[in-house]
Amino acid sequence: MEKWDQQTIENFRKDLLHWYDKEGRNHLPWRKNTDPYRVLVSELMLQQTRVDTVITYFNRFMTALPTVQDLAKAPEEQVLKLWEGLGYYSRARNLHRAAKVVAFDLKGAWPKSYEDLLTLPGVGPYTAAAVASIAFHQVVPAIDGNFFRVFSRLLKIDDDIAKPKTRRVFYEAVAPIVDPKRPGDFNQAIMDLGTSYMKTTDPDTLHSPVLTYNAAYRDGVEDQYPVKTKKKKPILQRYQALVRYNEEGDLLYEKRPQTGLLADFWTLPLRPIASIEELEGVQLTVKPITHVFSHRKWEIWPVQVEDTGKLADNQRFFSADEQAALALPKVQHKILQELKES
DNA sequence: GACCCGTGGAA
DNA sequence: TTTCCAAGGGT
Repeated sequence: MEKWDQQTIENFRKDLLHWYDKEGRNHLPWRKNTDPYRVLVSELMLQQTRVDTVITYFNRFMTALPTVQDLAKAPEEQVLKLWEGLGYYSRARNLHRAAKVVAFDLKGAWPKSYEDLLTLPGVGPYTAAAVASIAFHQVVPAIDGNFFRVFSRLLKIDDDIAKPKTRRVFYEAVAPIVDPKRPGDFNQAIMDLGTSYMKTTDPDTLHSPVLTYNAAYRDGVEDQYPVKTKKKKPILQRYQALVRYNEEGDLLYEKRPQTGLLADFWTLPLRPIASIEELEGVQLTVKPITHVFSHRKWEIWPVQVEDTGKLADNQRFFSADEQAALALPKVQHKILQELKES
């Protein structure tokens, strides 16, 4: 691992921020100002999610709920509808809870330090550092995937970034490098660097504004960084989806459990099956609907079943209009699309 | 520390 | 088609 002297650190800050001021992504909507609410919403949306995907969601969300008080007062259905399709829905519920803490419990007085921000639901080490540095000028490194990638190459850090304890290694190495005058810009500059000249695949290191600081490139081993172990592939789960209409043509839904995958969302009743030999109704499609989550792959066979009249506690019929108003997970939209086409 | 939690784009 | 992964956090 490389160790920079004070002069190198100061030169790096200057070169990095000079480039950032010239070529940084200052057009991103959440960079219009450093209102902590805007920063928090954007950071929650950006967790494990691409910038291009988030932009539309962010603008829509801020238009509908411009202040932390608006979000705190909003019904959860509205928050989830605004989040619909973005995934990782616990982020939306945590953001909602965090807004209630700030607006109600703290009466609008934002936590400003890294430690206090950490206490908000949905705010972990990265997000606390991002909000603290960008909105409140706290001098802390916001260590995300970009940060790992950039500094693993610059400093030739060999630790596996997939392991939680590696965060400490990076923190120790980089905390002294964060620019104390512009910590928020420093962190965002690293992110911009990590998605451009120093991106994951096909980086353009030769034209990087910090080429001279890149130890991995200097040694011809840049393609070996960052060190990261692979994830496991999703396991297959097979279901039949019960398609059941009442006399009005409303469609039967079932509310999912309060915990676990797609917690509290409405979908068609899903029943696990070992094979399509077990299908209990009229098979509606030749091929199954498939949907991949981060750790599971669903294979879904829609089957038409008779309306028995009796409903379980967690079941309800919804009209077309009611379905349109619900926040539904992507997999349910896929099922609806398939029913429309068959 | 290991596992859980969504989605869409790229190669 | 398959695989990887993108501004992580909760349990």
